[in-house]
Amino acid sequence: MTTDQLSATFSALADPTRRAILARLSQGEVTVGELAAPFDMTLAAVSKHLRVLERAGLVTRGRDAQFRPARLDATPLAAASEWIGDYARFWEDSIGALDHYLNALQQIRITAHDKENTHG
Amino acid sequence: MTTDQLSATFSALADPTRRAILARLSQGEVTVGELAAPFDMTLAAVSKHLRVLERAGLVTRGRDAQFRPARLDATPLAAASEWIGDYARFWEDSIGALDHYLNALQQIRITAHDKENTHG
DNA sequence: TCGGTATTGTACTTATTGGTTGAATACTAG
DNA sequence: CTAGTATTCAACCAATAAGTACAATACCGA
Repeated sequence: MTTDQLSATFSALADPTRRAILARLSQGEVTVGELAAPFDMTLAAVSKHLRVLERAGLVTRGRDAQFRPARLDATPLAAASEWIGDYARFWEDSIGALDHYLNALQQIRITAHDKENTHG
Repeated sequence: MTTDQLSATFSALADPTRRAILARLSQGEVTVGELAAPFDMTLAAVSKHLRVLERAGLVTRGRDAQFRPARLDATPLAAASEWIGDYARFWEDSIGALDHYLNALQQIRITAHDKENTHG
């Protein structure tokens, strides 16, 4: 594990199966079997995904008889959220730019409409 | 590219070099050469990282003479931020729990201190 | 102790990633 | 047209990732 925490977090999130697993875990502890049911893959594969999430610190495991329930630990997401948050002004900017564009377009339409009317 | 947008975005962010590139781009358009300078790797490697960012929609390229300046497009980050945001209550919860723990600890220290004093 | 259930380990395959080098392309300046 | 500069392409390599199958382990209940 030479990889930094942030890379591990983003890397763990970069797989739809793992994101679905986290979504499921957000509703509470789940066993591997329950977790694997909705997926078209073997238990071992899901177990591997869990290990990835575990190494990223997003999941902790317990023991309940022969079950090893997984539970969510969202703390690494705080750093990820903070990192992305630093860029919020850029996508807000572009939404702002889009706004401007749409307003300008609207203005053109209004102007065109006025012209038509004054021409009639 | 059968991969979904969110996976592509998180995958692109899962590399410290690429995150550094985005950080640099947040200060404005930069050429590949300028971009590569701080890194201990070849221009071709940086060029590849740019292509990854481009396919993720985080970077667009222009043309200025023989330069191909890269600029940031943060819009895919909005979806990523939103996804993570759905889990905010979980890490806030754990921070809340930590708060409780620290408060409890403080309470114990105060109690212990009181005891010492009343014992004197 | 034995059989059943839950999960992981091991070994393997295939695809992708991150990096290299050296040749090719695109453009400018003279 | 040629030389120089910026960037990418192509081929390659080593490491990792995502999946499989099947054996091994861990635990429970009778």
